[in-house]
Amino acid sequence: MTSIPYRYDRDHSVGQIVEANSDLEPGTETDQVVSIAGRLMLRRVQGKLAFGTLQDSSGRVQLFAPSKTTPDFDRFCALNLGDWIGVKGIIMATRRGELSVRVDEWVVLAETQRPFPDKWHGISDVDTRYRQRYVDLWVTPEARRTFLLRSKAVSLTRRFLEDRDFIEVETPMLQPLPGGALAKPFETHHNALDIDLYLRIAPELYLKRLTIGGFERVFEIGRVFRNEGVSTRHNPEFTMLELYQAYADFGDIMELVETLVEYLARELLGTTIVEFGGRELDLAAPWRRATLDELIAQHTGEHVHLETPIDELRTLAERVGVDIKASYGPGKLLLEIYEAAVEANVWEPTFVTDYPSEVSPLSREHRDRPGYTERFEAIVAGRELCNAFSELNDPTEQRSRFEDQAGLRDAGDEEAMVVDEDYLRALDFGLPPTGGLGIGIDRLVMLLAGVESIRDVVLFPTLRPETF
RNA sequence: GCCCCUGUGGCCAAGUUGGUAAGGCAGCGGACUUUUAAUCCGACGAUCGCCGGUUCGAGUCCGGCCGGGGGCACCA
Repeated sequence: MTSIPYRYDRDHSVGQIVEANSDLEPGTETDQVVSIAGRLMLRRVQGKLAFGTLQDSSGRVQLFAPSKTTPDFDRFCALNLGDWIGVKGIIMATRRGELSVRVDEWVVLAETQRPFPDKWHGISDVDTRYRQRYVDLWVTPEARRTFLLRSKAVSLTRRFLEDRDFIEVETPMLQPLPGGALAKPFETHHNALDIDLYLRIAPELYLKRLTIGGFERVFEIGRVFRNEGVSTRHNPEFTMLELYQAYADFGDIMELVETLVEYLARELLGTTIVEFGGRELDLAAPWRRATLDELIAQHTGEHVHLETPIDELRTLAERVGVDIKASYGPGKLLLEIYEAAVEANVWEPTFVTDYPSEVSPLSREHRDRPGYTERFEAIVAGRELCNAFSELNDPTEQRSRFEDQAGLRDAGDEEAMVVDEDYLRALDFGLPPTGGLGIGIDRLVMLLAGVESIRDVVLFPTLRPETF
């Protein structure tokens, strides 16, 4: 057993070498000595001469190892695919012109005890890709690319918001009352305090407390947890960006969203045109604005609204396949009709505005449409990208909305909200006019990366544990 | 939770109307000083997800269970 060093002095990344030597003539040997490190991904031994392919986080480069000059040549040839090694030697190009690093010194940094997957086909079993992401990242270039893109997208989002004077904050993930969204929470227990706590389903109510506290522009990028099914669009834990901007309304937030998404697309992809599900999509601002009622009319031919007799709403809901429950009021019926008949058919980025108050317990009443709120969702490629509104800041109205929710909860709706007395007390101190936004980062990345399953943008998606 | 599809050696992957498990990569042994998924030769490696059933005979058919994928429902 050879001794494995505790550190390795690397002076170049593979990417730096590739970039700086793109024009090397075939057969050249430079006098530049570099040391690099990474995983041995391919190997071609030809008797007295061996070639390898070394990969690090920046790329791949060929290793050139003649028996005459390579120390421990036989041992070098016996390396396993997947072994980590450090290599020092000159930069050169082979007779065929392949940029290489000659192996003048080398050292094993870690041995692999398990064989890597087929070097050409990679892993086809998606289960293995998700469970053994550490392998997937080496053998599936698109996976690596997608997660790099995700990292940059989050970083650019932070820069975008900080440039606009937003500050990043962190609020509780363990909450005594789950609030800020309509969803089933995970429950847990704190032993020392002997209290039940919930993993947050949204940071919303805490962030608005901060606006009340005088932080005029706040955002949080963090994990939220919802105890629901998994699908190509849902993972039980996912990353949410929420932001609150004092003195702004939902119109300001719309501009912010379309500007942000266009910015991300240009920075990450160099274009606003993305391909998704084999279809093109233009993310360039400005995006279309349309009210929920207008879209229902466009897609069903029926001009309905909150004042439409409820029997007519029920008839239309039934026609588009809604499973109607007795508790559904007109607002819920409109939302259900929209979701059944419209949402999946909206392709180009669209701000769907003016949701009924009945289904928007935290949104402020619309300034000139009674019964509706100043809320919008952005729909892109038939999927919801974000949810935003002019924040409800009237404590009395908020209490009555909470109580309506509590009523639904008592009637058996596990996703309905509970009354949050502390939040109501905070509102009593005055929340200025505020625009708020929640964006699912995972879905945003799916859009930018052009992948159709959330598991391809979550490094370790939730799966049933393996049995060993 | 419901429906459909799927599960073959470490990885990829054939397997037709049920007849007793191709091939490739990796690993092992050998040849080879400019390869590019190197090539060539050799030996090895599989209770075909698990349990049960039908049959003279099951990877192939049937039932149940487990894992995974997709769709529906729910949500972002």
